[in-house]
Amino acid sequence: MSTKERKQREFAEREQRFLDQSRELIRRDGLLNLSMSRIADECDYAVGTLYQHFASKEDLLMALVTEDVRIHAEMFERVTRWPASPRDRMFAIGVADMIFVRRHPEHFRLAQYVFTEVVWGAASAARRQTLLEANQPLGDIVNGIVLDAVARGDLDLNGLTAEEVCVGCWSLAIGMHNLVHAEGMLQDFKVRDPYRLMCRYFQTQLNGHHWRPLFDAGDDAALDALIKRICNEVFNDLCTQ
Amino acid sequence: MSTKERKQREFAEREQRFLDQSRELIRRDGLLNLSMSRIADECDYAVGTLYQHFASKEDLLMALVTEDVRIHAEMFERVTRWPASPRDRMFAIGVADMIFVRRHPEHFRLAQYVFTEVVWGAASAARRQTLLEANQPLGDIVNGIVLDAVARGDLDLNGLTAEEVCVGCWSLAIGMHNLVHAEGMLQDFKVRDPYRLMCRYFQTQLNGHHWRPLFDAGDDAALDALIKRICNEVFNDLCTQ
DNA sequence: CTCAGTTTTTGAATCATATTCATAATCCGC
DNA sequence: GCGGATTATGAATATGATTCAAAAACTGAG
Repeated sequence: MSTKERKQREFAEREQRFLDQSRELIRRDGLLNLSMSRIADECDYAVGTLYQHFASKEDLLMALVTEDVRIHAEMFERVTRWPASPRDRMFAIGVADMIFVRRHPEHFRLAQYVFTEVVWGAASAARRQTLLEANQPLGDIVNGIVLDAVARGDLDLNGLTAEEVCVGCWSLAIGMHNLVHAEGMLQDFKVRDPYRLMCRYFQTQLNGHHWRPLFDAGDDAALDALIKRICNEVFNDLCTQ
Repeated sequence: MSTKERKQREFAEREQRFLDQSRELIRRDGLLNLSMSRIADECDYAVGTLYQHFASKEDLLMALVTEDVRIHAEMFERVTRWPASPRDRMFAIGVADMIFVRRHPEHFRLAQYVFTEVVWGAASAARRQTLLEANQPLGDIVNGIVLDAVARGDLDLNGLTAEEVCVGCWSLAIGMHNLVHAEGMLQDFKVRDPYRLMCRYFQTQLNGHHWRPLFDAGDDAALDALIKRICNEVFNDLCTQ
């Protein structure tokens, strides 16, 4: 049945069109002014058609976040394929985050909104499920790196669970994304490059866990060199700067 | 003119009533179902009256966050009055955060929403201004502790600005609040007490800055003792557990 | 190619709320 | 008790999400 397949493909293509156009509209007019009828209009479809793809506006936003999360996970997967010490791979996770956000500046704003009770509750259960599934690898990959380090004897959990180690890094990253994207928050703080700072704190935190080999977080040249190396060896095509 | 003063007081009281009732409604039905007409109804006023106090729903939400931030700042001020080493005071900031969130579980959810472009853009400029002003002391106090440590010779900034040190702690705290309040995020992670973990990472990060005296973050007994001490000496009336 | 049945698309109608504003009520000083 | 100012009211308006009955497009058998 090629007909059925063609239809499915066309349906998927139309969905993509809606998603892309939604991103464009958010970029242009802000999340605040995104409206379902405008999305439909711009794609030359009726609103009803849009609703065949997304149960609600929140559903659509969640689909956008899910797309981003998949890209994010793909970046993390590259890290797992990178032949380096667990410590460097863990650091590379931080670098991945930094690069990801530079390429998807709207993502954390959107994600922050989507994981809010307000939006979470208004999206369809299926969509929530899909998002959580897309998210899963992110945690698994980071967890795997920690376990790897433990197995190699580079890291002693010292009473923590591997997950707790992950959560420490994760907090740092999410916190920084939030500060950067919270309106008016960082404006009169003397913070030069928040994401480079985040990378530095990543190293500080790993040192705090006595994760070997230790790294001198104050050594700017070494930090920049490592970031650069990771950009080249792991994210070559994604590093514009 | 006592009449004028009375009127002002009554106006302020009514505003407080609206705010309190809004909190109650959010607690009961969730942010999602908060509606201006319901708030007015429950307070036995017409919607129009509600709008004399708040330019918009977003404005009202921002007012709620501002109230919380003031309480938060009051807690930080207690820390500045606590006679202890800068390092312990810095740690006490983390503890303050933990206690604050336990007492105001909705705050970070709400704040997260309010600092979103969506809401930020829809609130009145005056309200935004007030919120930023209420926020100011939070940054100033933490910054002051860092500068104090530097002055005493307990901390070498090592190329960072004082603000950057603050931002490190801040990221950690905000990140953890976000994870804890992001629906479905931490659910299947083996994380026991996220806020205690945050406190531990606070110590780890301060160690990472070589902020003297160092503290063994893996020493659970010492960590719990210090937290307990801070609860007793600084936040005695606020620590239920 | 045609037609009945099925699926898909459409957009006007519905619904829910935020917000406004003309009118009514209240207050104030005299 | 009065006239003018201030404040409260809630019906009317506006916006935008969502629904759904009707129209259009498609399907496959004859």
